[in-house]
Amino acid sequence: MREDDSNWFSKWEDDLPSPEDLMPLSQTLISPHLAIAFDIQTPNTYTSLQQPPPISTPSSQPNSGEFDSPELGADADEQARTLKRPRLVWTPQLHKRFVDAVAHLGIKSAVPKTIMQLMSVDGLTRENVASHLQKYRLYLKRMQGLSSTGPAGDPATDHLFASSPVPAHFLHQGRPNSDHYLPYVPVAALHHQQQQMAAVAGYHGQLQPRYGQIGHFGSPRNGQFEHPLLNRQNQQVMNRVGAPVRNSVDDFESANGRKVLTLFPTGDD
DNA sequence: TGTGGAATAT
DNA sequence: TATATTCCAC
Repeated sequence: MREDDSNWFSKWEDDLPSPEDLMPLSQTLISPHLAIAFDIQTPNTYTSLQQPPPISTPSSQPNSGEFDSPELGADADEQARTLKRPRLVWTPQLHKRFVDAVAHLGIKSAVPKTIMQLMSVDGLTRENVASHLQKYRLYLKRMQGLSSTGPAGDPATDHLFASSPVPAHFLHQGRPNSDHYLPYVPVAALHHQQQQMAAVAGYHGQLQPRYGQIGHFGSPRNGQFEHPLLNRQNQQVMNRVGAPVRNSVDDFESANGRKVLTLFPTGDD
């Protein structure tokens, strides 16, 4: 339908640096606990810790007081448990992965935990998925209700959900699990996708406009770029349908101090 | 006890 | 409004 979408996509992917060029991979290998314990700042300490990356606004640390203690070490575990993770932003790419996973599982048997496992995105939690699934089901319900008239209702939500086509059988009651449905893009395409992720990962706050908007960092609609700190971590490409590709979601912090997780540029808007 | 899902909060 | 969190049934 929208040709510029594909144009954007291919363009966007053309100039991607190779993963080798942009991966501070060693950093991603440092566990959040270690990072905190040794006062190492890594982009992915978000995993369970709030310690923001160096580029973040110092005054925007809601829990900075907890880190004032000179004695980390034993407290690191406690902090890791209690600190909040950044808010996840469901980019179209991430949502697509979600849809793929749901499609693979079958709409009936797709539950947060299995979806999460199938998506295999680092940092993604069951709660993230459950919350998104809840809304997606409402969307599907709406779609079922007015499938002849097309999407209606919440435009913002639909925009995201419409970014990945709803597998036809989602809208059909009683359709059995879709083992025949090919949820994941082919391996070759996965390579592209991974390079894209890596490319995004490499930017570390130096976004270039031609990459389009990278997710929405904290302030979804203000069009401002913040600090993308995506890091590829532990990627595994598998060649079976439905086998997971491990991606990563890393942290961002918007100017207002709100941390946000996201994945991939949205490329639309 | 862990999970799913709806309701509610932020 | 989008996402997180809470609550409760299973």
